[in-house]
Amino acid sequence: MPQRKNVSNASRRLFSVYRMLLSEYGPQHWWPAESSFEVCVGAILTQNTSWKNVENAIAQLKKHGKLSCRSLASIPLSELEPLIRASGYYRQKAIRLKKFCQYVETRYHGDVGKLMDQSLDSCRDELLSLHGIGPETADSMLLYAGNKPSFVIDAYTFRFNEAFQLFVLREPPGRKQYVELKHCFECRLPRDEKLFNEFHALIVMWGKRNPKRHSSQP
DNA sequence: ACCCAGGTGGCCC
DNA sequence: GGGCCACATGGG
Repeated sequence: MPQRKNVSNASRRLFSVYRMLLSEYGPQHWWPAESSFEVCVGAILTQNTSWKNVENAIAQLKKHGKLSCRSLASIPLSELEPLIRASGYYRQKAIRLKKFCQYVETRYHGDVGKLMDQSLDSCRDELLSLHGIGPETADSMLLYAGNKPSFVIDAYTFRFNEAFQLFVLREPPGRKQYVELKHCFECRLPRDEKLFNEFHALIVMWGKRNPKRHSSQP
């Protein structure tokens, strides 16, 4: 019963926290990319990696004229790896990125928009079936490349949830906790991709402005 | 010299 | 089905 009250308070507080972030930071206009395809590339490269490093990697791809689905679908791994080296885990990510592009190239003629041209659930299942695309990467692609209302849960979202004491999670850290927190957000907000987009972008902005301290400060 | 970053899949029990 | 672990660079 106290649990239920917490959840209720949290849902009521959700909007007010959102409005607070919005007035504090202003609209974010996410994702920082020039195309939906570039969003997908960034989503894969930023796995457990700071965005700054990903920017370098994407800049390298652009500089060498390789930032297209067709190029990346056929580029040799030995050529791709050094280009994305700055993003870390570059051997794994080279494989993941290339496989993703090969898939989109052969199945959708390199058009991410076509992949996204079906129901949210279908897209999500399809993305999750690809090697190296887990829940967060899939949700980022759905929301920011496909304009679909799929709330993105990432390290910032978990930290944000704790800092503002929004939802008490029962599941232990892991895949199930991801699903749990995602459900918390999605079922208490209108299913609006613009809102999901802006809210998560603001959470990331908040996360960057409030970095985790490792021994001092609350 | 640490610790951390917009995760994921492969093992092992 | 859960608990570890490798993966790797760049910045504080």
